[in-house]
Amino acid sequence: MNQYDSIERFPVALDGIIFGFDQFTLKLLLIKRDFEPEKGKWSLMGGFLRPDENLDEAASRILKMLTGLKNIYLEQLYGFGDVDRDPVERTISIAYYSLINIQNHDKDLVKKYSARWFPVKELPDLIFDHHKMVEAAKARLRYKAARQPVGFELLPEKFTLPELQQLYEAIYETRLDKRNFRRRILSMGALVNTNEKQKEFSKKGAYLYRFDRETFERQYALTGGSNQIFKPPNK
Amino acid sequence: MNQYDSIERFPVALDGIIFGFDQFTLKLLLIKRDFEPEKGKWSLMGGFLRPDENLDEAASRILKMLTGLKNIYLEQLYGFGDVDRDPVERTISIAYYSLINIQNHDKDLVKKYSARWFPVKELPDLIFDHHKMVEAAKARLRYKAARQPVGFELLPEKFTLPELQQLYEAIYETRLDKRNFRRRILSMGALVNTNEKQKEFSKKGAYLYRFDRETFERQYALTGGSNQIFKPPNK
DNA sequence: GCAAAAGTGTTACGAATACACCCATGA
DNA sequence: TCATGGGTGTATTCGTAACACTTTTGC
Repeated sequence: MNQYDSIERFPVALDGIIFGFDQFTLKLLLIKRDFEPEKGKWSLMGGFLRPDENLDEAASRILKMLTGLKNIYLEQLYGFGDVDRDPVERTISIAYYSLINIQNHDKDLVKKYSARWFPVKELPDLIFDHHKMVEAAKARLRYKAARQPVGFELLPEKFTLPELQQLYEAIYETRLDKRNFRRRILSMGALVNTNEKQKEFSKKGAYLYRFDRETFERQYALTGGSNQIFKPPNK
Repeated sequence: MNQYDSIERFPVALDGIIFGFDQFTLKLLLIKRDFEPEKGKWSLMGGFLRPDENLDEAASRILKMLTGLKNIYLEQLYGFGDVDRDPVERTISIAYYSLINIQNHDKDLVKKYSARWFPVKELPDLIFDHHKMVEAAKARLRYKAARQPVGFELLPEKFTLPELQQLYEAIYETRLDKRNFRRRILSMGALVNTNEKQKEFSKKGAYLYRFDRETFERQYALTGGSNQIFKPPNK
């Protein structure tokens, strides 16, 4: 033993808020628990910390279990630890949120875990304090999306400006002016028109763009992050 | 036992980044450890979570141990949990930062813990990952101070505008234009001139102001927090 | 009377907003 | 030919930044 002898130890969980976007709607991936406690109810994907992994690694492992995806955007949100948050045993949970391209995930795994994508505006009841976690994640995403180009994590590599606008409208739950949006987002100088057209959603077709991270870094990394790449409306 | 039988448990620590401001300088309260590990080195004040208290309560208890203060501004920062962050045993630490009025704290307790106030710009080496915690706290404070009136937590109830400006200059590590600063901060409408003068620092004397939280809430609570009360310069 | 800090207004610039019409195409 | 969604430009407003002199008073 050691000099921490007399202190208490707790299970440490990681819970993941997994965002996806499918052309029109911002969604969360939730699992239907087929284990106790709260079997049959909906919850975030989670798991327990192992002794040999850092927190980020554990969150990443758990995310991969459900989606099959590695190296995806993942950020720690907040630590939840109310005494009675888990009825089985006092547990500390560190919530992480992640942004994935909804087309890339492994549908078999989703089936295996009885998981389902829910629109963020139509979530079912969730176990424990998972609703608080979701609210925190939505707020953080709004914050992040204004300052860093995280929105592109949620889109396919090639996307149209109307799609991108839809995504921002979903994140901020508001309508945006088409012209102003395009001007602002293009003024970053980091969106490259591929000159291909996406014609699934309109007769005229919309240009597909690509986010050029290198250009972005060159222009914005230097400014220390004080620039906002997108300014959400004040309501 | 229960169905969490097979999982690992960890000590959960709370570490506190304690900010104070003494007229000219933004400071942190650090303790000199008289216990292992790293005895004799400087560290943040910390302690271990107990089974019967929430995370916020534990952070608050630990802060009170060192300062004697209750009901002070305290906010969770981030969870640190690298495998080897604590050489004694794998420990998860949730960092909290707090803002206190440096005049109100209990100097005897500070002596008892061999604690000392250090200017944030001249910190000693710190144990473990405490430097990372401090950096995160400084960043969060800059974020918060732009959006919520947290600066006043660091000042006495009555303060002068030059003092307030000093504080913002310390937080953002920059010089500010006197006229623009006054206009912006007064435009909140939440600072009340007490018509008393503080003459310690100048012959002319500066008016003492009071922050009127109620007025502030009435004006800003409604806006959903989208307003910035202070916009730090882009450099 | 002078040094030292407190207090005060105006102008110039840039960013955000509001707003309406033409274009390309498939059906 | 018409319905549908994609694409474009300008004028106005508002907020931010830059900037210099007067006031008070203790020494």
